[in-house]
Amino acid sequence: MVKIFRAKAMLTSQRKQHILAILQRDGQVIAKAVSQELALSEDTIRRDLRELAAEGLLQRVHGGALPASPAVADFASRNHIAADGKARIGRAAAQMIGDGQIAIVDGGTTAVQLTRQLPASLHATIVTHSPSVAVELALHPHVEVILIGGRLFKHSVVTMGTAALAALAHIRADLFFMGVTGVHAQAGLSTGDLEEAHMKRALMQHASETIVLASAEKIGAASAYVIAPLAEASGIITETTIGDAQLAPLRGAGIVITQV
Amino acid sequence: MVKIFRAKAMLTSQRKQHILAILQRDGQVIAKAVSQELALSEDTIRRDLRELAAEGLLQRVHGGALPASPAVADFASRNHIAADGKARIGRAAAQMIGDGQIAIVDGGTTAVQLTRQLPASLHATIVTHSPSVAVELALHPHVEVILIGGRLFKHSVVTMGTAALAALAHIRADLFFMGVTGVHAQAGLSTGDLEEAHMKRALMQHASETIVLASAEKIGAASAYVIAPLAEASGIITETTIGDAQLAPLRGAGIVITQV
DNA sequence: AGGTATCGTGCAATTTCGTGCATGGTCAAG
DNA sequence: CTTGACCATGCACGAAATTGCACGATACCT
Repeated sequence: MVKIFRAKAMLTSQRKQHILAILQRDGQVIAKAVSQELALSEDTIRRDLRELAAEGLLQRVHGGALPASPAVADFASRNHIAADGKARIGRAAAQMIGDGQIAIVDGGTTAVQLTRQLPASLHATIVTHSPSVAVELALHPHVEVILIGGRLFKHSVVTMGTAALAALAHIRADLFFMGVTGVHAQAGLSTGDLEEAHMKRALMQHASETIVLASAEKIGAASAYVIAPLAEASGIITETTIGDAQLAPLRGAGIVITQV
Repeated sequence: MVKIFRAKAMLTSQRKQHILAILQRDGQVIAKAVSQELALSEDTIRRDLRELAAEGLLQRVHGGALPASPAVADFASRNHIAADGKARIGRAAAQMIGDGQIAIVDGGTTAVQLTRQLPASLHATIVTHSPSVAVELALHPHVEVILIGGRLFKHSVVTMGTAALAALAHIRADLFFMGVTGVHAQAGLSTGDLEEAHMKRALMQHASETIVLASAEKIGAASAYVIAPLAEASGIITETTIGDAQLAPLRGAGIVITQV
């Protein structure tokens, strides 16, 4: 038996993990450097990069790869953002918006994360009843921002009331990214304020699809006021920390559950 | 500001992000400076700038580039300029609002200062078309906030357009605190954007009294678009650094000039 | 008006990319 | 044990991208 002096054989999937680790650590991957480090041809690395890009785990660029997040940030803050669950949810949501689409964005911290991670090159229209979201988006070079006016509900920092409903009447959106405080198989989607529940339901009715943004603690919870049954949403974006046991009751409602 | 640059490979797309980061930080990009910092030819940088400009992410100018949307650099830098004077103006304006009154607050940095200095005990209604003002006021314990919705004009971070005018139709306020970029005896009150001028005029018409908030550099200046003649305002709040020689032409229009 | 800096374009050298194909290894059915 | 399917890998080659340089045109400054 000949002893192998080369580094221990590395399975393909291990190598891909290694590439992702480099990406996490450095914020970049250079195909040539990896091929030298692992003593493999650049072809192999390029193939890996291509496949990882196809899975959406990174963004392929000439010479190597960058994080999938199109967010403009220095490495340090990007790593910090990547660690935060709400930011990951926001990023996943941001990537669902395509050029030319009209999306309604709810209030809340997750929604603000969403706006921060919209690609700078995106040309879309964002409708929101959250002044915080509007202020964030004022920095974006291309998105058109429509602010729903009305009486400000200070607790959530969003506008509500009849004026808001009236302003909404003229709007028909492709997507609605909704924040909730409870996602429960029987109780459905719920929140802690009655008027807020009405407002969210109205927003749902003015969008073709509703995507629920639910960080880990919301899954399986139910709040006082019901917005709508689970089945009326098209998708839920939540965290990977949620076990399948908790998600199982939510399936079967025809909802796409995305974990990030 | 001194950047330690490791001689580490930089992918093309990263370089573009770097350029955008410089733009965000400094409000400008100088092609030559970037080429030296990154040890690349100016040609390469100019090519990048051209491509970024084609994507609409910046505005190409001779020698470098500027933000595509003037909102970015503007709002950030304006926040630091003459903070003292604007804060004093804001405080004086805040003290003019009495319990039970309804006041319209314009956009701009001075207006944000106003909201920060509203007494915590004040019970009043604030109407605004600035999401920044709304976010500030969400922290106030007693003021009712009405947000005028509409299309967001990013440069000033206020809503405008027909939707905003429609929302305004139902409102009758006691006071309107207006920001301007020019206060001139003959040219009157003016600002740098046509639609903004229309919006401000509409706001004036929905308030019994209009108080102009004009920091020192605005006095005696005239911008491209006229909002209204001087006499249609009830008062002006400006700084004590303004000499009487500059104020003299403004008197006689029946306006109360307050210096703080 | 003249000088200087910057710009855009064409071109060549180099690097990187994608694809087709050959090689070697693993695994399971025969 | 053999054979064939399958897969990962490396190599070859043409295509595409990136970069720096040259050159004439243009814009800015004094």
